[in-house]
Amino acid sequence: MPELPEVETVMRGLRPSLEGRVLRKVVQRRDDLRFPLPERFSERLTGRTVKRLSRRAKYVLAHLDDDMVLFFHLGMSGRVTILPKGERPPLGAHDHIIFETDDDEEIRYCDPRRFGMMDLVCQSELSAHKAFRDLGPEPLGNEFSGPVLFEKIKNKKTNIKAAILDQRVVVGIGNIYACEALHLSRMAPDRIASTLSQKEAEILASTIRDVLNRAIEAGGSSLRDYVQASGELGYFQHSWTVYGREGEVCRHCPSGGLSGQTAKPVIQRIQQNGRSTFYCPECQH
DNA sequence: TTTGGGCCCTGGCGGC
DNA sequence: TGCCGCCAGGGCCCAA
Repeated sequence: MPELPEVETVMRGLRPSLEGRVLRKVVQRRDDLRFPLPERFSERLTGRTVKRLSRRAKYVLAHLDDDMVLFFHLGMSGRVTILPKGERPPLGAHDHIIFETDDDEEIRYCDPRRFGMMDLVCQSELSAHKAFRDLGPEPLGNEFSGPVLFEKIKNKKTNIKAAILDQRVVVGIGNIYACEALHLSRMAPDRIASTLSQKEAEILASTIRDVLNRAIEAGGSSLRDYVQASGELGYFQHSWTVYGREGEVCRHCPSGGLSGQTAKPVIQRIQQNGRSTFYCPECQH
């Protein structure tokens, strides 16, 4: 499920095919994804030039030559496939939007579960759009740091996992990277956010940046229903230390566990705020 | 204001 | 083999 690294990977994958290109044809195969698509969606996009692509949180933004911004979210199961000249396999049932460029490439937005969304908004109104107005800092940008994280969570009475999933605290983190960052930081996911010390907030912020950067370098993670823009799979999932590893031995704990018990500590799975959390009860406190 | 829970959606999977 | 029900989860909305 696309989180920041996957979205960044998709955006980078789309750049060569979209930046500077004219959208010669836009086919809209349904009226809505998660939310209704804007009126006259394909008509308003046809003939527009994509000046540049960018990413904000888990959204990919295409800045157009008429000062409009097309942006989309991949939801849980969304993916984007680039089809070069001459390659036009039959459309699938979940290929909802198809963009054809003046370079004869086709870009298909496919989202079986339709948790994704797509919208078109004026550049000047972008920051006020409900998708963007309350977003917190980018974790890989200069505006995010240990002190910033500490300030954001110091009064929060919710658990730390829910806190870092809150896009108002820091953007781009989903269930997978929240679990990974807490495991690598050796912090229990059920710690009340306000109990973290300044030092712990710095460790967590640093770990979040590290985990996300490594995932981007690896080309984004992949579950069954995620593929990079180019159609290639990402491979960071092979580096997950805790997510999806229920019952497996913790890779961080020395043999026998930190407390010297003979049984090797194993990853446990609990439910937090309706989401699965994977953690090691031995090394995360 | 903050927090937590319900809901949306549908493919995959396990159980019967 | 086919059916049923559960699970996955990002973000919006609403109630407490």
